[in-house]
Amino acid sequence: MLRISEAERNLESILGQRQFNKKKRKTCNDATQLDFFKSEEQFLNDSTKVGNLSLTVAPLFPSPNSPIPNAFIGLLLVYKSIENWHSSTPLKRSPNAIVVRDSEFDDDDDDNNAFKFSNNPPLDISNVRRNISSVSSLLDSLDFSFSTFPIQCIPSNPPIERHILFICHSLIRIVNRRFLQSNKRLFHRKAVSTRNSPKVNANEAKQESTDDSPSNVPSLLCQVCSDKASGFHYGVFACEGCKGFFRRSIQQKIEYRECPRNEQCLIVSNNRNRCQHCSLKKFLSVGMSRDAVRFGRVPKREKARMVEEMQKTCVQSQRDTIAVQFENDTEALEKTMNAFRTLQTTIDSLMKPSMPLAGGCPIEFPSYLTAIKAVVEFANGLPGFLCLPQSERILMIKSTVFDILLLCGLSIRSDLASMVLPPLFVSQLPTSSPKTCAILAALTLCHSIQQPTELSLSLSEKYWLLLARVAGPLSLTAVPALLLLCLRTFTAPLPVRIFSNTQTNTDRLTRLCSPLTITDSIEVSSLSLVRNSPPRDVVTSSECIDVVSEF
Amino acid sequence: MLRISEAERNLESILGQRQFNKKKRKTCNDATQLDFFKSEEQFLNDSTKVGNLSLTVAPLFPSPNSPIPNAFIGLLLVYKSIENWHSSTPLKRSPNAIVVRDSEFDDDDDDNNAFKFSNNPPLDISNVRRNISSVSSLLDSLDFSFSTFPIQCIPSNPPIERHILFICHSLIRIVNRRFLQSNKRLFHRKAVSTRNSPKVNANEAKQESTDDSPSNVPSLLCQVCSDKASGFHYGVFACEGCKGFFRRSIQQKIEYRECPRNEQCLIVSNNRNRCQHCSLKKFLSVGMSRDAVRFGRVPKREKARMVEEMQKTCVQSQRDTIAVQFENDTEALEKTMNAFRTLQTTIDSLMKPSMPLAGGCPIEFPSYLTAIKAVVEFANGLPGFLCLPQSERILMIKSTVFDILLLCGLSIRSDLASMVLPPLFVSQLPTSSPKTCAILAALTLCHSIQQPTELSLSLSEKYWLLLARVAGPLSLTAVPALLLLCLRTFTAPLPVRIFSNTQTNTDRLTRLCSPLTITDSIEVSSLSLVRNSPPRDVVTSSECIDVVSEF
DNA sequence: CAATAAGGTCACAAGGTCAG
DNA sequence: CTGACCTTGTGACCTTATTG
Ligand SMILES: [Zn+2]
Ligand SMILES: [Zn+2]
Ligand SMILES: [Zn+2]
Ligand SMILES: [Zn+2]
Repeated sequence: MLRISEAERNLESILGQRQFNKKKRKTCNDATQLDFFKSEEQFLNDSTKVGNLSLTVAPLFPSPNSPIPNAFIGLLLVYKSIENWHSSTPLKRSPNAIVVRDSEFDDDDDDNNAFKFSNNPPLDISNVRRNISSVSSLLDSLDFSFSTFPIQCIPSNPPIERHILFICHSLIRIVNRRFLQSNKRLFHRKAVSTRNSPKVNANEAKQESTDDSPSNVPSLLCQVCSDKASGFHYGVFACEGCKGFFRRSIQQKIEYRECPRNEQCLIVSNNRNRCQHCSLKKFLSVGMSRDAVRFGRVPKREKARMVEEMQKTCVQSQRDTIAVQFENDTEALEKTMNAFRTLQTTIDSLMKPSMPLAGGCPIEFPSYLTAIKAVVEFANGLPGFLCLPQSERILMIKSTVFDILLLCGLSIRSDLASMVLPPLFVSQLPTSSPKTCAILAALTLCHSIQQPTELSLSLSEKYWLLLARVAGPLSLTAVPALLLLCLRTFTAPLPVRIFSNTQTNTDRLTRLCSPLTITDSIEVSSLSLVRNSPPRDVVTSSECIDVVSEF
Repeated sequence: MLRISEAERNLESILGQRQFNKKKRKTCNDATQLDFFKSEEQFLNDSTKVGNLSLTVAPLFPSPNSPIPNAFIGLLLVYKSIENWHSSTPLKRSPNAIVVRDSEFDDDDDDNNAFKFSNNPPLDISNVRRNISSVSSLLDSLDFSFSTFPIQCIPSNPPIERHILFICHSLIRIVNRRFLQSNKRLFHRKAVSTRNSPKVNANEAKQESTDDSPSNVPSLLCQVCSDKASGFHYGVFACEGCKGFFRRSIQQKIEYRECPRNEQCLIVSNNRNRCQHCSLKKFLSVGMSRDAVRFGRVPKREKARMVEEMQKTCVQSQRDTIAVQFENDTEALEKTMNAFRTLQTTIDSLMKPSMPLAGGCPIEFPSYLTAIKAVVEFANGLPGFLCLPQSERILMIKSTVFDILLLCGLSIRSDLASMVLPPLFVSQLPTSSPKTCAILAALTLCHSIQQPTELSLSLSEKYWLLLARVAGPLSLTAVPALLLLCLRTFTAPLPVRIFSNTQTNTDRLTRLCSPLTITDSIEVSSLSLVRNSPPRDVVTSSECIDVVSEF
């Protein structure tokens, strides 16, 4: 993996030099290409393993004003040269071994179960090289004013050999990063222009302060119910509600009546009033006590220690909260689908009615903010998402807005998909299965960040399980997972969640994924369950703007 | 209580004489028994109240090399003679008065609600006397090479009358003290032999200095609330809080409202804010006054004198602190259980997944340090434990680490327990009752040291009361406590103990316990694990290491 | 001066209040 | 009964005053 990024830097530097030193292009070009392939060879020597996460380079919604067709074609060339070779390559692995195991992504792992492609006919590197070179020259003519990332990765089936993956990956990253650089100013200007009223400015300043602090101090959640803590009360960080309840408890020495659920209630902010007995139990278990009161100013040293200490218990309680939200599969699925449906509706209204192949991005610029807001709404509507710390949420949304938009767009317009995607995938499109599609979008979001925390892993695990349950083990085979993976890949080289191909595990999976039926009545009720007053720490639209301004 | 210890001294002197003047045994025996019972009669005259915390003498796992069966039987005789009488005594209290109130434990309390045993048939004192006498002779033949205290006190239900409690208590103390004396050399030798490396010596020396300093100069505690004093304010050593409160009091001439608890509030750092009236009263009682203000630097001589003077109040105030922490049973229990739960989690993760009967210690060597650290954490998390002086804390932990580990292990793995323990106890295992188990662990720790100070006695008393309260009288019967006792015994560092009453378990136990012996190699590695900045008043892992190195 | 205590300051928590 | 908001008290840390 180290080598990939190294090669990537090389490639990047090539392109950078090309842009700023046009005279030296030829020499530089050769030298750097040499470098590049040396790295790649190292890469290949280093590992003959095959990544399951195969990528396909696919162009995406170019801005209507840019000379996209050329770049598009250039990238397609690379794609084709790889795809052609690939389709001529015989498959070496058994058909049922489609989904790959976790271990194959660990660098140090022995590849007992990895697919060996060593006997494959060699890829015509010179062909790829030629194409990359032509892409390189195209990149120079490109002004990178896409309104989204120019390239997306799409999973291919069967998987491509790892060195091809490597090339694609490098290319994609370079192009997209270049795109980011070129458009930073653009987006920044735009973002500023919408913020010229003093009101918005004040709002934004406040937002940023609360935005920064939680990354350092994780916004101090109530240790009992995971609501927003109002301070350090009776020895623990607690919200106003918990504080009040505990105060009444100790003042009036109330004996609450027995718990009807065997004292097993999980206490989270939504349901903390449901069982007083368990509430009090939880208070005591986290160490709330009249003896633990601390008055006055907080000693600086102690504060740091407390926050650190809280980190641990906080994760646990948040994981509980997540668990509660996924206790009922049907409900969780319903909520996920609802969120996605809302997103779909918004995006559908924003998309141009018909998008010809070379017609550029289906969403026009002024609508983009709306689209991004819709994605944020979608994210906040996902069960469990608000349990993640704000900084993480922002990171996730930032790195996947466009992936989600794409997924959403394709799910609405299969005609579009068939134009954008290689025909190979169209038949496997998740359009036909809205459930799968919604969960995939959720997974795209949650399984996206580069250094996943315990919490985010826990959440994405829930979605994986949901996917397994909803779509059944059969649909857990290649396509949806690979689709997700490719969506993800280009944001990060994450280790991937995987299902083993062994017989026993398949059985277990089958049993695990008992069919799940959804009743429409849930839909209504769950919608009405939306909280009237949104919690303070939801990603707000001003942060949406932030998302945009960072690009 | 004074009389108890007096009588105890008498008894002890009997036994002492017996040991050293065997010729005079007969005469001495008679004379001293007379003395003994005279004291007892005084004791009975003094108070007819019934202690609820009744004790049962239980024999324990003797060393294989000692003529235990005799001593065992002898102690059982005492036990039986008391028990028989006791079971023939009709219960005078109503069945619903099972849980005992705090007030019944206060010496000065009027026993309105105490159980009256005055009308009970008298205990056949001569029978007890005979048995004690036979025990006495048995004691002589005993070499007292137990590896733990041979007798423990266990609460019984219904409570035994106080004079029996008195007898048992005396016996227990005598036997245990004798045990200590006999084994002192043994333990000492062990300790010395493992400390010959200079590194360890240095460590140990440092340890002792920090060990002494807090007990001699407890870094100046507030004379009002026992918090850390910030200096000499208004004539007394006081903390910042008390200083501020007093300043406000005299500045604003505030009239605080009446105390709701009849001006009896104990003022310690935790609860000093609860009753302003009593706070102010205490301020004045310790001599705080505006007239006592003193500016400028303090002459060293005067300071030394003041420190010395302060010393006296220290024990009292620490006991107050302990008392406050046990004021609320529920909270104290919660904290205890929390600490134990944390320990369980750690130990659970350290234990080998499956431990065959002959598989040896379930925790492997490298994990042992972690386990010991966990025990230290557990101890520090127990309410009241940190009120004990550091030296005592270390002693306690040292002598019970493995007991606690075992108890914890058995509480996690009942399958293990059923193999290790005699069938008699398995059914009463505390696995099913986490509360009992946690308190037992706390008791194992706190009731362990050989020469308990006033403070440590006060603490273990609190835990006995907690146990009585929590588990109820029914579970306060002998068995769970016996379990505890056996746990203690067979983890001891010496060669394996044997359950004399069951044939089957003997060799199992032998195999189980042997790997528990710890090699000296721990010493080296453990030293590197010392925390970088341990808080001064917590038993640190370097002391853990000390624990290990002593075995 | 240095050391140290009185006194001031203000971030912060306990406890009260009352509409929901 | 709940919990957002308010009032009051608290105490860590600071400045200022006093003494050897
Ligand atoms: Zn709360
Ligand atoms: Zn409950
Ligand atoms: Zn004080
Ligand atoms: Zn009072």
